[in-house]
Amino acid sequence: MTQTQEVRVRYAPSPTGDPHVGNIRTALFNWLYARHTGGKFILRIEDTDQLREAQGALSAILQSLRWLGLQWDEGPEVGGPYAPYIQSERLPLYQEAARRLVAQGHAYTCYCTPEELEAMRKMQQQRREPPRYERRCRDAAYREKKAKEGGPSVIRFRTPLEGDAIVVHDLVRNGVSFDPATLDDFVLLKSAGFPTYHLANVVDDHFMHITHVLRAEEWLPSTPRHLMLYRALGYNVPKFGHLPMILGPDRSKLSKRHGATALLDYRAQGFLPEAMVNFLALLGWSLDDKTEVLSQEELVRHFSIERISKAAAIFNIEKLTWMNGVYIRKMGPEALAAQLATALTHHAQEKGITLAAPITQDALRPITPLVQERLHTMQPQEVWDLCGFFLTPLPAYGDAPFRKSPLAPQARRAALEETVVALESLEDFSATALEGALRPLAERLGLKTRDLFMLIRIAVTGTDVAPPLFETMAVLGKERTLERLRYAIRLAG
RNA sequence: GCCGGCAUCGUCUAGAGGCCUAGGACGCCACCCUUUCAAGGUGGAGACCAGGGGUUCGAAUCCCCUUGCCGGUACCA
Repeated sequence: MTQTQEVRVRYAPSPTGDPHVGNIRTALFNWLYARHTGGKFILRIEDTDQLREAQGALSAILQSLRWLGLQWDEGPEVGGPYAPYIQSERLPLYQEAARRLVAQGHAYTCYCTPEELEAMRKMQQQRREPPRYERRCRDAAYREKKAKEGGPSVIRFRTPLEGDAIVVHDLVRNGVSFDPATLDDFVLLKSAGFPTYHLANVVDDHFMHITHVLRAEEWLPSTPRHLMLYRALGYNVPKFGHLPMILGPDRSKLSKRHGATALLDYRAQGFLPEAMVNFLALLGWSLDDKTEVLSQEELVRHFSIERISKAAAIFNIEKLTWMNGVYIRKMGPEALAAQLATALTHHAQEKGITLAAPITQDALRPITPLVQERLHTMQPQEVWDLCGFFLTPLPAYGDAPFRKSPLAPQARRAALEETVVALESLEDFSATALEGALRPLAERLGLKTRDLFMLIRIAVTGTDVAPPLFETMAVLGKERTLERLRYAIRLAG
């Protein structure tokens, strides 16, 4: 091995759909390791399965990474010294490697058809044998006979029938050994000339000088095959680290069945990328026994393979939601106002809501301090529920919300009328001035402050859950506040 | 079935032989703050460290077995 060579890691998704959170967590760990070590983070697209390829998947992958701020140093759209970074554009490389393996006796051509293989497997299952390729074409005579018949063929690796255990020196779980006798003659090159994952991944990691392969645990069982390939091809072997899986709430491998698992769905649900990164980093990695909130810079500084855990983790959306709230509370007023503007505009348009004025960042700035610690996500509905009444001409309410008031209808009307009188004469409409006027009013009316304030809150906001009353009224302004109070009086009868 | 991995509160985790009558966080429950809701503060419930054998003066931590869960077993990645 060379002395301290630069770390080169890669994230190698296949474009079969929107990357889910487990997948992206793998990308994040690779990125963190690259940044931590000052190495390179490479993005490679493994599109060797023509059947499973999904429209728009590549763009979803790029978007997911960009949203989280995981910039790749080499890969699609940025290029790099080992381009192209899309496997379907590197076919000759794999074909050449396969040819070489055949020439050197490490691989052979197989003419068995999918139907034959299927039949074989059925038989094996009936005989309660492990299903695997029976190596018919490994026999030269049989193979040559089949070759004369023509038809499509694949190239299979000639796995040694016996030999010493193959041990994977895994960075997160130490030595894992496999008996080569349990391995079959797996396919390297498919009949259409495309490589399988096994071949492509080894060839590319070699040519792209990948030093560390950090991938999901589901790959651990096929690592011995890769090791054999490295050996047969005469390549240097990178270090391997198999990351714990992320499971759905039912403890099975994360899939579409588990609801929102695509990373970009979380964006749509109002989660912040900073929170997502922090949360994902803690799924399978920890700094110590206390620290939960870490910025991206801190994660980069502290990340280490040694502290990756071995056990699979369940994605816990409740904790994510809490963490998202933490990050919302950390935002500056400008950033928050901008986020609110986006969410609110989206919601108003979607629902066709009539606005009192256009939604602008400027207009939203005064209300940010009122809602910042009350938001858990930037989900449009949630944001609207909290600030919508600031933006509409009148809150959309009828009689219903007033039932939340403990006061009788008569008393409600009287109290609202008194409130209007008290506020009409108020010059200074600041929160403190309002409080100064309304507390004495409650006393004068013989009402509990909470009951009077609740009544006013409902009249002004249309709901019994809202930001602090006086601040809310101050932001709304005298005119709009009085308008709503008068409207409520009219409603009351 | 076979191969492999994993195993600490419901969940994410700390713990690398004595500091553990097992710590933190989310969630949950109470109380405080309080004009509602949050946020914040305080406290609480919650893990016989999967079970059983060893090793050791001493084990959540090391070894073995069992069990459970997960993954792999494709011309999918």
